[in-house]
Amino acid sequence: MTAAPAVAAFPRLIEERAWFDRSAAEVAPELLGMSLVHDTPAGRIVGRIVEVEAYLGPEDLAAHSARGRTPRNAVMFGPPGHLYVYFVYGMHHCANVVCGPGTKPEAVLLRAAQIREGAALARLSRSGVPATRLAAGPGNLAAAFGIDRTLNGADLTRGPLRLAAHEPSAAGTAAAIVRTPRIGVDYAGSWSTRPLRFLIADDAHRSRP
DNA sequence: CTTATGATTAGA
DNA sequence: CTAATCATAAGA
Repeated sequence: MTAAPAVAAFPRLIEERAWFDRSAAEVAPELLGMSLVHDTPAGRIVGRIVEVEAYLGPEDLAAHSARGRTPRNAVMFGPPGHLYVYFVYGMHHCANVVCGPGTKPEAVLLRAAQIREGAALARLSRSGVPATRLAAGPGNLAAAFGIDRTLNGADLTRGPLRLAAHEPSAAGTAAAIVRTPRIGVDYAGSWSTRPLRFLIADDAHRSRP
């Protein structure tokens, strides 16, 4: 048989740590459109990422890493490709993809996704919420995916949480990416206005315009 | 030990 | 606009 050699199949799980070993500002826009996959004992939850924020190294006054390493943010200071999960406001978890380069403490906050598989599981913690709001906002996204602090430090190249890239869209149909200042970081001086929030324009599943 | 507050959210 | 609600970090 002379079948053509198999080309990379899509969706393709990101298994190379090198992919994460870059500035969060570079990784963030590339995460848009990718799938976040969580294999839980109860089943698989998959969502299309539509909104993220980049938190740069210790110089970024909006980043947790700006106040130095503590037990809470230690994962940010570790190797890229891991999940940084923290608990805020006494009730919400937020999930971040740790980036680099190297051990530079940068990360991308996952802010919104469109649930595409496992909606029933995602709804367990969010009963009565419309599908477009299920994972809209960082706290809601973490709840929908069943992410809590037990997953802090999880290796994204190994599961149970993974990222998957999709076939590039045909030219001209690629979704437009919008940049805005980050949400909820008014305390960060000039860093509060930098356009480090990335989202898919007009996507129904984003947390806000 | 005490105290202040947050990379949020839902609801008035 | 505010309440909810508590782990965390910093200070006494």
